[in-house]
Amino acid sequence: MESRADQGPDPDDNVGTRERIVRAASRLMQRQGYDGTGIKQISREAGAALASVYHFFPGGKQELAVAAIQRGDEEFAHELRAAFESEDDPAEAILVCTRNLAEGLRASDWADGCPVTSTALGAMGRAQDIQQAAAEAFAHWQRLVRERLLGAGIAEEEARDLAHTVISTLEGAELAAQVARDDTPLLTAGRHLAQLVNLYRRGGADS
Amino acid sequence: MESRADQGPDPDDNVGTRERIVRAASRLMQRQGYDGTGIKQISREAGAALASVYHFFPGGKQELAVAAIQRGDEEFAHELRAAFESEDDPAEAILVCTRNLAEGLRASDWADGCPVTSTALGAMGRAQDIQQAAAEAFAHWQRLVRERLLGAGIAEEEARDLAHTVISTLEGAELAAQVARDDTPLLTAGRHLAQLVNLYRRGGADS
DNA sequence: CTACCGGTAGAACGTTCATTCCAGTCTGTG
DNA sequence: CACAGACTGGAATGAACGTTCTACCGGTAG
Repeated sequence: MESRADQGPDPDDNVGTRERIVRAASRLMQRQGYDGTGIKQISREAGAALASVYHFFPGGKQELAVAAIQRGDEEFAHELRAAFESEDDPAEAILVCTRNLAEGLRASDWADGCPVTSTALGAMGRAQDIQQAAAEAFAHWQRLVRERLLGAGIAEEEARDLAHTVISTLEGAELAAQVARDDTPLLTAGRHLAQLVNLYRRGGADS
Repeated sequence: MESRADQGPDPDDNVGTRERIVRAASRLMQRQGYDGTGIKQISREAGAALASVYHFFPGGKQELAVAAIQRGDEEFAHELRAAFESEDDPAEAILVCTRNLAEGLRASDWADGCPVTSTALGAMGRAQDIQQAAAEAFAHWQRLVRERLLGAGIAEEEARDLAHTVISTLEGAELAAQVARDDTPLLTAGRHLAQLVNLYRRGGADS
């Protein structure tokens, strides 16, 4: 039929061809962007035939990029959820998250930034499928943060706004860290975001 | 000898060929990224011959991208300085800055994001000239913010850290706004950054 | 006038790109 | 066994890429 190895081990081999293609596309576009990544390179890296790429993604590069962005969406959402579940205090969880991002960035020699941003940035003006997929990823992450802040007793409107800023700052700090090849921006942003969250948890805001 | 129209009017014509090339490269790469922008497209848009591009930039596309990033650097630095000089309160100046960014983004139908980010992202792994130019741009902006915060009575170490977060958040919020085609992330980030700055201006921080 | 030089026009190079096509090999079903 | 349908190997297509090259212009200097 079409199911296989639904939740098998993950040595990155033995997994379905389509899955390998999406993984390769996501990783390569994360590092080189949409235009910088060729379909032949993806098929080579995935250990798949070029024709297989077009078999699974008849929409060509564009459809493949959307799938890669959705993959990156779920990847970061998973990391976000893990950080939130590892700490009771949401401010502390944000600190954990920035530390994890910094570690991943350094481990890849500053090559693996946000998996959505670099893929989406260059193609936004041309393909609205891609822009929409990226927008949904950002909205998804923002929703996760918002719900966690609500659970910590922050009022609804303030939780929504804070979630926006948390995602924006995480995104920008990861970018800054990647460009500077230095994790200071990420760690600093984590500290400041924690302060900001604590500010809203205890009292209201003054302008 | 080599000077021309140093500070003449700016109808974007009559200005030197080299200058027109840099402008076109900066604007096009801002919208389409490094790989998404062709040299022929740049020369066409600049109203210059293809050979002129290679005459002024013998290093080819890479050297041209570095010049485009430096142009974007100075562009945003100018906007930053203008915002800081328009307000006595640095927190208020940051709010002005986010509003200006939001307006520019909407005016271009969400096409003109950060002029440095999109140019640098795709080429970072390949050309360290480009990564370095982008890093210098970020450091430049961070320095401008830091000096302004120092002038407002914030302690040195805290001013440096805050400046990092201000730049990171501005960058991330502009990205989020561009992707979502909605200026909410930018305006919200401005409010939160202002609160954060005020927090440090009045007292110390608690973890 | 001639000589020269910064700048330009356009063709040409080899390469790579996304995409298409077809002939083939598997895999499971009747 | 035969047959279908999912999947793959590899070649081919036409366009676009970055870069190079040669010929040519317009002025200024000798």
